[in-house]
Amino acid sequence: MPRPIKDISREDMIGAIKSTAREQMRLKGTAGLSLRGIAREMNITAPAIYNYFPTLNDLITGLITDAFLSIAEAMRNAARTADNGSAVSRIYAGAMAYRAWATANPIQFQLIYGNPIPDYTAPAEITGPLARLPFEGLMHDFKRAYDSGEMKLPDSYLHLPESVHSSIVRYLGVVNFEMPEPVVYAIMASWVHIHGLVMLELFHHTTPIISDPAAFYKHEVVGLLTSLKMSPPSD
Amino acid sequence: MPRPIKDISREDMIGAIKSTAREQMRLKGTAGLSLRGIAREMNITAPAIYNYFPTLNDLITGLITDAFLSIAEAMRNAARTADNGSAVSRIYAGAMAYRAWATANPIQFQLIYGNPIPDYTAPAEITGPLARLPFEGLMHDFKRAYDSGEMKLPDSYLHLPESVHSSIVRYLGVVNFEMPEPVVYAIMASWVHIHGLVMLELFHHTTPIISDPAAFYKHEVVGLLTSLKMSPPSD
DNA sequence: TGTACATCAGTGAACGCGCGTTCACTGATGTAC
DNA sequence: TGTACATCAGTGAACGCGCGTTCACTGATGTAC
Repeated sequence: MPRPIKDISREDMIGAIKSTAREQMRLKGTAGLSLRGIAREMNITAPAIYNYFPTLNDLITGLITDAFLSIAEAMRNAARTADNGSAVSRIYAGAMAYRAWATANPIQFQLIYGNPIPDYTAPAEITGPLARLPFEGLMHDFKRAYDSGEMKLPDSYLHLPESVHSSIVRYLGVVNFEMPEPVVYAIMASWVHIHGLVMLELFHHTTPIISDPAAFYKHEVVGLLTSLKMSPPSD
Repeated sequence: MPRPIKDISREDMIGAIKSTAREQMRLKGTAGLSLRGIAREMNITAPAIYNYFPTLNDLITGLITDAFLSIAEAMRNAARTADNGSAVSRIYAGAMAYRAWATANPIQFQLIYGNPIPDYTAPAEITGPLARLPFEGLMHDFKRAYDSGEMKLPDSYLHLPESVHSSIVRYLGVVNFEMPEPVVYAIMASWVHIHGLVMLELFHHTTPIISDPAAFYKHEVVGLLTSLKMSPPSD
């Protein structure tokens, strides 16, 4: 069979391979990804993919990179277009965007926050910084909310265990950012909370008890802001 | 080669297969499990395993069953041997046992709460009730803590979204248990919180910022109890 | 105590399959003249 | 405008591998007599 007429650009081809890869993962799970499966779906032969990715591992790394960039961008966009420009409304919008992105892209969420794929090891120097993007996107807003007095920290955040406190100090040094350690702790505590919500929802552990995960999530996010004395937008 | 002398019982053999399976998953990820890999490790041939499990899927279902029973038992035992018999100390012990089990058995935690394994589908009638064991193990203690006045619910739990409230009512009907809906909500909210802590720790998303996840977890659990006006044991 | 025999866990070969990756090749495209 | 040619994305065959599962078999064990 002759080579089909080439009518799409190199970038589009890379995009098509990635998007077919995501579809394959959606159908068969993150660990079910295969070059031959992608090729089959695209009506090309498997070796053709080697013109765009050196190995399967590089493709996976590309998918992980895209996913981290995508969720970080979704949160940033949500914050930017939040009702009013206040730090609180930006934080609320970002938290809502976290779940929205996860439910819209469950397979990408599993890819970056779920079980590792057998025989794949992520290059830490690439995925490490990417993995901190969603977290670090919140740092400015939390700092603003705290500095402006919109946010107040509960007592327990002000008395952190020594080991926790000192590692936050170290982290702030590494990223060269100045803010009170308890505020960093507040971001982390908020993150683990909404992350648990999303994780249990994604794998259907909430629905047997609470059938409306969107309402549950929103109620929890509002409760979370309230516990930090922030008044969430009324919408 | 002749068949080796049989020196272990049928139950021990099943146990050995399962434990080798867990070891394989530990080395290669939950999705890296294979009958041939288990057989290789055990120095038997792959078909021999068919004397104990009809298919690979049944073995996986067995592993999932074991994991749910194990975490539920760990939480129950922790509650039973809690410092004093109070509902609060039982809840605290159960929450601490959740992370302790997860960090001691990370692969089993991934198996029941992480990405599904490609080409495996769990029989819902088996895993469904098992999956609710850890949750339902907490119901009596939360009810006791609430009834005794040891626990007080924050305002936001008392004003639940209609869809959330009604699904909790429905759930309580199904399991035939009587307790105020907000208390069920409190269990769920607490669960998602500690689940997020464990999940992010397990996949190394907390350590770049907070290097002592055990202290972080404990501080959060204490904070969680405090937010429900329960005084955690001082230990 | 000694012998015949049923049991059944485990073997080894085989099946059909899918995988990542390599390699020499082909042939449409676009360029140079 | 027409022709020769370099480029290079994609092909098809092949590699070595591992997989779940089936099948006829073997031979140690324990039992019946």
